[in-house]
Amino acid sequence: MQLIPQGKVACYGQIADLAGLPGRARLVGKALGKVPKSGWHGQVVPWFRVINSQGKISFPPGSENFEKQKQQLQDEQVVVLGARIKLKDFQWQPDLSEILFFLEF
DNA sequence: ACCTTGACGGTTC
DNA sequence: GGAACCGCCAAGG
Repeated sequence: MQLIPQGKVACYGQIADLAGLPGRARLVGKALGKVPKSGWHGQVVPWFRVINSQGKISFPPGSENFEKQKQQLQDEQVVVLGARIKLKDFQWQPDLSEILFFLEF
């Protein structure tokens, strides 16, 4: 299973698509909210690398969650101005070779 | 069974 | 960019 690489971000819709649930981005957000800090299956879930399609952090600016997410992203070199992140530079785009490498034939 | 609530998204103006 | 609108759907009241 692959996770979003550090230093990169993905949007809710993108994750929904990868999960075979096109158009159900909200469901992804809701699901992330239920993930314990410790993660599931002994895997830590990098929820902070998921933002909305407008390239913004989806928490009210100034809220505790907002600040925590912003900080963790910045800790891994992702540039965050206000709530905005330049998807053009930081959005995760798995390339073909990477997909083929992880695919079980 | 009905209504509300979301860590959303695409379209349009 | 930004705001209004509408579509989406699982959970919980």
